[in-house]
Amino acid sequence: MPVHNADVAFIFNRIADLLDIRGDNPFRIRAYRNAARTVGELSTSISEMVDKGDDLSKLAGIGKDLADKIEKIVATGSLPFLEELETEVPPDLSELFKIRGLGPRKIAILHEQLDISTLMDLQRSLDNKKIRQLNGFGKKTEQNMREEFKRLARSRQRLKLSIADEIAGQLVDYLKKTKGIKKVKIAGSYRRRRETVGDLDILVTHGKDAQVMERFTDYEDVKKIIAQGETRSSVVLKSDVQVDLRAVDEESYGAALHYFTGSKTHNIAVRKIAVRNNLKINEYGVFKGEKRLAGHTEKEVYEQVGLPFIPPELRENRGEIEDAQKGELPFLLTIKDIRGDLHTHTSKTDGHAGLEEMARAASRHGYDYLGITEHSRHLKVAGGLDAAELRKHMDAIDRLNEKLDGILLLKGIEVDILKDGSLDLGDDILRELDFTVCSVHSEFSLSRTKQTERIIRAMDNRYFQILGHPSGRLINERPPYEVDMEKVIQAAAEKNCAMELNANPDRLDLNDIYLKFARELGVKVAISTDAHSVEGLNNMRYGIGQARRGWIEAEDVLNTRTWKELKEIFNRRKGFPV
DNA sequence: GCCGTTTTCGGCCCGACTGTTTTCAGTCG
Repeated sequence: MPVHNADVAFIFNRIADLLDIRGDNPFRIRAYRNAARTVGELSTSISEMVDKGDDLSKLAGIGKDLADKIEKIVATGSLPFLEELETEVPPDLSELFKIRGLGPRKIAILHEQLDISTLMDLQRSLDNKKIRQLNGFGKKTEQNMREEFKRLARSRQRLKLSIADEIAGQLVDYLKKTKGIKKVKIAGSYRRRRETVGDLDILVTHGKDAQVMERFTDYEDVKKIIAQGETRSSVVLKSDVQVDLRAVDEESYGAALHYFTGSKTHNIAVRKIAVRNNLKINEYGVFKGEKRLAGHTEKEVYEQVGLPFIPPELRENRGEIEDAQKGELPFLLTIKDIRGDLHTHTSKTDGHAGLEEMARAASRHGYDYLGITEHSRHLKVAGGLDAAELRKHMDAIDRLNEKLDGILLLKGIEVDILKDGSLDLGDDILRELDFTVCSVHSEFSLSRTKQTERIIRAMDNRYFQILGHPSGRLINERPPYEVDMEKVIQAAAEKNCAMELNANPDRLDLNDIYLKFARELGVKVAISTDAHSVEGLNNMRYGIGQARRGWIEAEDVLNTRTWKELKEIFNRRKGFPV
């Protein structure tokens, strides 16, 4: 069983947890967490790096010691140091971190004084009212822990961005109606357009006497107030979403927005630069001694540490600071760059709107073209088309194109990649289409090797243009199938195929890490909504957010091109004269 | 445990809020 990056990350995080409870040096603990993150977010396989003899200590936050430990893990699948720690600190004890309000110190006390080693032990001690007798604990702490158990039982997941949008939108509208309020801005991972959001962070500025905090905690959807202060409050909504609200003065707006947008690791890196320049950055501004140098806008804050403005989607400490220093930040794609959608369905198969309805909707989006890509025959549940049905549909598209003005319908197909890597329809019909999206819709449980081979073999077909929703995952519902995505992207680079970024907020497939990897290899990306309705076309913005997180520029994207340019790219791939 | 534009040793981002104590440790973001 090969060791995956996630396995290494898991072991390092686990070590960090146990060291934390043991009361170890906090910086040593942070080193393990940083290393876990570095390895976890790597687009290349750490096992392969070890096999190739790469110098792991070149990776951020990995020195000689951790490089050795990684090699041990790759070789044996485990690490003696962790096993040693687990004899010293009961491994289940780290479960207690799930209870908000319990940190390493309190967990250690619970273990030492009440012999609590598991969540179950904790529950029992709560029932016996033993905890309130401990030093540093009281009735209120007990009560909070009980509520945390209830929250855990509901097992809240991170919110999909689209759901966060809805919840946040309503709350922002409510807050904007507060008397004396000036700015209301959602920060945090929402602003960074992460595919899922843990908590919502909202930043406000206001004039004197605006009762913002009261107004916030009075919101009708508030279930529980966790904290309420003058500048910062936290609540849990009925939807079990935690919302943190922070209020600052106008002169601190930029600094606060930067701080509350994160990510944490990005902020730490920026603050380190400040420290080197004898400056201090906090949520109120950039300071030299007592003197405030900046704070009103984020741009000012960055300028003080010699950086250009860094777009929120890049702020993950994945090299954006180094590139900003060199003046080499990507010029990120925006929604205005998009000229069309290359993956949509109509009522001919499992969509809900007719051809013309979809065409007119696309026109309203300002698109030049719309790719119609029905399912192919193998996908029976969706009413997939065989060659004859597809030919009829193509005729219908041709007829409609004669009638339509300002929008061109492209004749495409979302053709199934079969188990053996062949495509579900024959070359004779595929060659007549403008382009194809090729997708895996079956045999999700093939081995990693077989799945990878299957997809790469499909790319050998000259009519293969775009790999649809490449990992097959559904966020919070279905994990990606086992596949060596790095190899798939490398194959796409060699064979001149494109990768889809499926913009449906339930998919957002490819993810940011692989998008960045694809871009580095020069693989083109198609950002497509996979719309099954008129409304579905609106999801393009989620794709844009994800693309920006993947450092994607307009040049990297297929559907920023005119149809003329696109046709050339497709024809070249097919081996047609251009 | 990592790392280097004051460094191979001595630093490591910074502040708000809670609960339990009476001035602050712990937790969180």
